[in-house]
Amino acid sequence: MTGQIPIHELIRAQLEQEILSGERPPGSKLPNETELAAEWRCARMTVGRALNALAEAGMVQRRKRAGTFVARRGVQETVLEIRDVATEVRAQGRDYAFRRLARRESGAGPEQMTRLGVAEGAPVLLVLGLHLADGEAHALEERWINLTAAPAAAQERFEDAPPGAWLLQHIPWTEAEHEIAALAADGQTAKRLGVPVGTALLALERRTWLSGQFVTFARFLYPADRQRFTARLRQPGNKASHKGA
Amino acid sequence: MTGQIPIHELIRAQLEQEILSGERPPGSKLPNETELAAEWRCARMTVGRALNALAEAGMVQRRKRAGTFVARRGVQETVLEIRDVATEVRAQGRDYAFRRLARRESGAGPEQMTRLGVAEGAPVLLVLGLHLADGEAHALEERWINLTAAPAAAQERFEDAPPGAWLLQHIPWTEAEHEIAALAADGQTAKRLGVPVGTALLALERRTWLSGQFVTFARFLYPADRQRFTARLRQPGNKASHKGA
DNA sequence: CCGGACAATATGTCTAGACATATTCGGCTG
DNA sequence: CAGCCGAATATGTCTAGACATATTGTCCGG
Repeated sequence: MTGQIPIHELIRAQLEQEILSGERPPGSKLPNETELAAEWRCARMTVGRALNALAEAGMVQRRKRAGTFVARRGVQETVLEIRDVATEVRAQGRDYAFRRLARRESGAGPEQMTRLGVAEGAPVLLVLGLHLADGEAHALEERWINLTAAPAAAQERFEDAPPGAWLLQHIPWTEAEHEIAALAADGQTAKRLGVPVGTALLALERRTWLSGQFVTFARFLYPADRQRFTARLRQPGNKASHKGA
Repeated sequence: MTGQIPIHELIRAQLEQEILSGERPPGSKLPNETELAAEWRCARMTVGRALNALAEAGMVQRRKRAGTFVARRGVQETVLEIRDVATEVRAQGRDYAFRRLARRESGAGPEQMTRLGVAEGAPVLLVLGLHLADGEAHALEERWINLTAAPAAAQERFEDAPPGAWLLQHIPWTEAEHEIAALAADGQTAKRLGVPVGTALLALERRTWLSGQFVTFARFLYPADRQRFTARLRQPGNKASHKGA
């Protein structure tokens, strides 16, 4: 009798549309749970569930005693999907390969101290490698690994498998941060990527921590025409399904 | 007696830690709701709520009849906060200003047809403007507006207020898409931004729709050293609060 | 006129049941 | 042995109530 789509979902969708259509303008107060429950002839908890979903999605704001209000449009948040370089390349139907250019273990110098946030002299591993698509340079990777946090990495050679994949498999992490920027290729970088000096590059930097301890820093450099990042953004509220494969 | 933090939250946190610590490895099966409810001496619904929260966060996967399983680490999703240029500049403690460079109404040509997804000849408005920080060029904006979706925009001059802010106030949207790329400045662009030709630029493109109908396209060009995008990423599970101001 | 105490109110959480539904497992049959 | 079918199982949803808790509006006194 209820139909196959749940009541709390119906309520949510209905209110969502009323909000998006402007029928319920930002700042306006929604009926309280008891009233809505009476309207929909369902339990208060069912209404509460719908309203909580809207609140989680940022469409409404709930305050005890005060009520539930349509939220004012806030800061935009987008979901950016950042995939493995290998995955990215293969998704384009091209052949993927990795070639290590350099590998060096050392104690952290002053530059690493600030960039990586490790103590001076802490053992770090630097791996420089090239990601190839169909045999051509696709991206240059500069990878720093904190050997204190990931001692097992010292045993790895990373000759034809990128360190990123290995780390993902072996070292857990709890926090990460990404930065995207553009820069011009310097001499050495240009040579390695096989592009003219000064070419615009897209840089993706990633820092990863395990409960506060720095694990790894990676910088990927893509020639401008070989990579872009796309982010799909939905008006807060259109939750829909997001079960990723 | 219950303490001030809710039971479903306690259960969620406990399971989350067991998963993060590796005590419950990816692929392993969690006890079913009834068992967990008995363990915690609470109602099944309370356990269900905790498990649903974990599922929403992507830490576990739930299948009827089969049970609840610890998820394998999937595609990484990051939350990228894309703010208004004005907000961005002011956040750096600098003065913000906008200067319109050009404004042109016309029918969509073939290029706009593909790039904007509108019919040929549809009325569109192009606004070209410069975002200034402390009087210096900070970003160049190229803005296309579909006048069919936003007819009121035809009345606006956009002389010293950017179209983005106006659109946000006046035209609702339901879907948006972002793309980030790097490119080299061509002659005209370089001149407008006051940088040498060939300078690496960070490009942010945004397309916005209102229930399927194209509303606006914007392309922001930032000289490489003036802008970067940062995205903080959390291991699925650490939900915490995300009430943005 | 201002500030504090108090009561009213709306949400937050929880329970103990019930029925619905998808999926898997196992056994039966051809 | 393959394929189908039914039963068992775990989750999904819902109800009608209860008590907790935060916040707000009001009233009253200084």
